[in-house]
Amino acid sequence: MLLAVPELPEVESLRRSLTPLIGRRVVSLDVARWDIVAPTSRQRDPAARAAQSPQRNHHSLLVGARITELRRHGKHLAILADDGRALDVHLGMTGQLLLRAPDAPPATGGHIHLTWTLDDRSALAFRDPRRFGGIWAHPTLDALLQSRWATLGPDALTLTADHLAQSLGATARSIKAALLDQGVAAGIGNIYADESLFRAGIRPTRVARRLTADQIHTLAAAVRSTLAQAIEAGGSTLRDFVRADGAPGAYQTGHAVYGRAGLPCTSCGSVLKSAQIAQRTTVWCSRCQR
DNA sequence: CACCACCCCTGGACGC
DNA sequence: TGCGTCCAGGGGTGGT
Repeated sequence: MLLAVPELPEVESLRRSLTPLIGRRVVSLDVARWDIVAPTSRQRDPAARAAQSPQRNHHSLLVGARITELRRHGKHLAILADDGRALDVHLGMTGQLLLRAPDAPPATGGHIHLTWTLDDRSALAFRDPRRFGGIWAHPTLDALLQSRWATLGPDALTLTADHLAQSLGATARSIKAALLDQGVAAGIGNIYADESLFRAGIRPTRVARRLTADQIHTLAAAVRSTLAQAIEAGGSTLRDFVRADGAPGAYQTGHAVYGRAGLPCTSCGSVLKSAQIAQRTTVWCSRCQR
């Protein structure tokens, strides 16, 4: 709870903070752990994991190319290059992309798995202590769009009530489980699922297909506004983070329910409830959310 | 097919 | 103070 899990707002803030990369050419790459590159099925046995680890090809990972664009969809970040290649970055739970000023000392703290050196002697490092994140190389943007991003729903920041209604359709799942499904909308994680449901006044246990059209409309708007506000609030924190020392952000301020189980509801004062829903800790107000 | 339990991983919190 | 235990969660996979 101290360090915000990267969901859509954090990845968007990160994307914006990485604009100095645009126009830079990748000179070289240092890979400390190849199992971070295109991790497929996570094997329990480290030897088996290493064996199925991808082609150890630095050049597939943007070496020699010039970075032209940073694109985000949901929690995914794509780094696009002038020769068409596309790198898909997913931060998992603890992943970070750290931009280092030219000739600045290397990032500290360990767990740095890849480091790209750029033509102005700045560097980009991928750090991920828990290693739930990863990097996927694609020869073209189309290849990326047709593989890893193909199963993603629309970006949650622009989620419409029509699309939400359509994807909830006949599903018997809880609305909480549906919101966490990246195929329904891309970018919502545990924090913003709970925050959006609170804002919409909808109980997370509700069967998704039983929501009324009005509730779906309210929920889609709540998802959009919650994420948009988080981007606004999160931007500066992430910029600090990228700037230098990896100081953690203070994202917890502003959360109405996430991490507040047992505390009074900010709206009505009732004690907030907590339970496991869809294998995730879920917090809600049983009075405000119906 | 839809859904769900489990697993990967490490660091921080907490109890004794 | 130190050590053991638990918990956090995105998403892939395999089972029901």
